[in-house]
Amino acid sequence: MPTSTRPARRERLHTCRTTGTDMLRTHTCGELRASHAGKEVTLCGWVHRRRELGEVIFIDLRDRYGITQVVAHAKNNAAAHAALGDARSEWVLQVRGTVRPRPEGTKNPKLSTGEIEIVANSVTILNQSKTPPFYVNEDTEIEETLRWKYRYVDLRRERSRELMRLRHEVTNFMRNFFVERGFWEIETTMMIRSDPTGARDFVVPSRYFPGKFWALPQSPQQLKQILMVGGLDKYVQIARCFRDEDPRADRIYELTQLDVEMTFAEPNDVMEILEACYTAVFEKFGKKPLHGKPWPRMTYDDAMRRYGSDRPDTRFSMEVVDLTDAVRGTSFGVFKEAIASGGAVRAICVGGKGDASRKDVDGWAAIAKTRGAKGLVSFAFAGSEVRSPVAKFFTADELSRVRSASGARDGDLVLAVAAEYRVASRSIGELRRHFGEAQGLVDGSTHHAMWIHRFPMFERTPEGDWTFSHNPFAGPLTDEDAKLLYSDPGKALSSQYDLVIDGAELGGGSIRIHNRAMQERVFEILGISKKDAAERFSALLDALEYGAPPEGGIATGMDRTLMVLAGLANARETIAFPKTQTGWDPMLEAPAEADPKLLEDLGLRVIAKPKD
RNA sequence: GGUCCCGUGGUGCAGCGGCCUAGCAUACGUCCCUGUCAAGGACGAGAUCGCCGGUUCGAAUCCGGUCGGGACCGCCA
Repeated sequence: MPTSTRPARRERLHTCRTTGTDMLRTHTCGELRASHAGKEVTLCGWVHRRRELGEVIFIDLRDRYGITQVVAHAKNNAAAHAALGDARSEWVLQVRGTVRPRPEGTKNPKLSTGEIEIVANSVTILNQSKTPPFYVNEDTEIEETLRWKYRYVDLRRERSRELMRLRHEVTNFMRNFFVERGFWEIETTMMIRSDPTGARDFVVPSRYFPGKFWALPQSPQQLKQILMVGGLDKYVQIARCFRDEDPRADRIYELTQLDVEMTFAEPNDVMEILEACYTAVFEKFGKKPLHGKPWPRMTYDDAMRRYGSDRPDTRFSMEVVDLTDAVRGTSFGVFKEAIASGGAVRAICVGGKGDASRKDVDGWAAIAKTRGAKGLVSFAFAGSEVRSPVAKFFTADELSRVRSASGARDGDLVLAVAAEYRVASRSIGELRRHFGEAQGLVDGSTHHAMWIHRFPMFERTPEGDWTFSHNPFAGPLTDEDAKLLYSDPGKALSSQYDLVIDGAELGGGSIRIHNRAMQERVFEILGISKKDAAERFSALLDALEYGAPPEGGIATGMDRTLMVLAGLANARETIAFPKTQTGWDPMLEAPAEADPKLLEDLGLRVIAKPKD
């Protein structure tokens, strides 16, 4: 047939379906086996691949459940053969046909349906598709903006589909886990009063109250506490939270929390139930075993001392060492001054890096500086030699103490930061994290889960004010700590506990303050006056006066949990409709300007011109 | 607000002052092909190298700016 007289492929009609009442499919593309041989079936799906050999055409038909091979021979069924010949990648087909065991030698062990194929009797093209913007049938890296713009195509890819499946299954498992243990899932309101304590709020203008705004919750924290005051005893929610802060690889605007709250609970009650839940989740859905059961509990002090972090990655050792005593008498000005003002010299020993160049050390110094270090000092040990830019300020005795305190062997490099204890520790901790990756020290064969507890209730800001280390509602750990709120708040320990897996902070919680006077005292320490507190937290503070029970809970980040479970480098892939790092949604092209009439109703006028 | 990295046919990469009339793979189109399964074969179409400006005899390549993306700092109770 001359091509010029044939209608274009797109215009040719096979059996073109519009609407109907009969069943569209009898089976999915993942379920047919040799035992179905001889059955008349109808499948629907997308054209995954097409192999045209002339008189015979094979099509891999794909849906969420799997892939099934469809075959048509020109001699046996010209219409079906022609339809399959016209079909292209991602066209949507309905195939009616007979299940047939594949001829010997043509079975495909790579497919769960590889024992059989469908001999097409009739093929209906349910819809056509433009050539997709990227591959659906290959797992290649595609620029994210393009994936998000065409997310409906991207979601058909195995990688994306399996992540959606994982998210669904984990979420569902967690929900059931708590529901089975007597927790009620209660939805909390999404339009609340703005509370400028934490992150920047996303804000929703009110039409009935022009000039006033709701805020989207950064978390249901106050609401879940109020639910406990309401006597509902045990609450769970897979809760959406909104934070208008600059996104990062592990931070998105809309995060999802597993949010749990329990009445009459001690820290141990919360930790035990969460540990049980996460252990089950990681054993059921993780790719690697969990190391250490029950989970180790490490104090915040130990975490800072040994790992220079409140979320230590214990999958490798290289622990932080303290050189303060070893160099206490040094004439090296930077160290001397740091120690004199109550600071510390903190260090790590990097194996085999004794030959590091000045440039290497400068690069590591830059990493240390991101955590507040002013500089980084190196000591390279080789035989009896010590190579260091500052060697002349140290006596042989001091240098040998540095070596023994750090456990350096021949060819090792000791990197040290002198500063206020926490700054020095965090700087070295960040370097430790870097070397763990860079030197391949991380044991990637297991997950390391742990609890960090015994946090201080307050930390000093650089300005010298107090800020809370968890949230302003976390109660003191013991009665002693409660007393310290009035005498020496800096020494008070919090009931807070953090859940850390593989060096990622997946969540945290505490036992809440359930007494108005104590809550107000905490606000006072934080520099929030009674009047301000009464205005900003009126509901919660009032509730504390109406029989608020002791209670506590925890919230964990679902997105980060999924990242760790699936071994992902960023959280965007774990959600169905991600945005870019600047918060732009390439699919919906949002945010966008609002209708001027709507703005008028809301009593709003746009002052800043949007960027073009 | 800041630092760093990246923008080359639809997609993923290479090229990093003249050998570029921009290369490779794949996708796409037409044709051939009766057992393929990442089918195979033949032919073909498709990119002013994100954008603007500068340096140079000459710029995809160097410089500045800008836009977009990513990683990070600030920020994230």
